[in-house]
Amino acid sequence: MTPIQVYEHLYDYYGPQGWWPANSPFEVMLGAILTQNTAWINVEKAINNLKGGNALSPDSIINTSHEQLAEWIRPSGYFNIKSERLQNFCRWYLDHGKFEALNKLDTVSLRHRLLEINGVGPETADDMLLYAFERPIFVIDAYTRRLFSRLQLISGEEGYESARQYFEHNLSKHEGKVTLFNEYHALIVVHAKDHCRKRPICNKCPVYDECKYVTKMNRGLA
DNA sequence: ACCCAGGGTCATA
DNA sequence: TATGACCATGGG
Repeated sequence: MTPIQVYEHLYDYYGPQGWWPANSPFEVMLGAILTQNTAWINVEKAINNLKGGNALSPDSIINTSHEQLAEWIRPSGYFNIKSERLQNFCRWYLDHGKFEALNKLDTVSLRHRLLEINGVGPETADDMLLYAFERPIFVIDAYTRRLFSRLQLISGEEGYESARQYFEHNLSKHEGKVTLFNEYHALIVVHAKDHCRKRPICNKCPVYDECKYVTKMNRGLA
């Protein structure tokens, strides 16, 4: 099974996902920070609170008090840390000329800039690069590692950069990488949510071996 | 009642 | 480099 075959199975089963759910690149970036180790449903509540407070802009987020901001984003968890991270990020965003100026940077430079922000690690930076700046960067998360190590395509123990290079190298010849990487990461997340609790068994499973493994794990048989 | 969610930072060895 | 502690709400 090759990475592109896994993708085709997932795509055939779930269809296009059309990520990222947001109305602007800036909103994508806020969401990327808010969703760190957090269910997306709770991020939606936080973003709705920001909209209700007319605080969905870098200026308003910086001008809002830490306490007020923390209260708005409370449903997304880690609200004190994330309040700090959002203001930190917004300061960086304005200092670098917002989306228009940032988007003129090449992908490697932009990635380094993003990683300099306190509160933005490799996965969050890659979410931003792929879904806000539409650069051909493959996002690695815990679901990706789990799925592909169970399919025995990667070890699951390698570092973030090594895992990312594996996918970008193996999909390097594909046309339209931005669209492919966009849908691929979304499909991996959707598949994980679909099978971990809701439907651990299904005979139409796009990667049936993985389904069986999850089922055994949940029952303590593996 | 327990487990985990679309992670990252910091202190320590 | 590599663990461990910490952050915290909400749904299954």
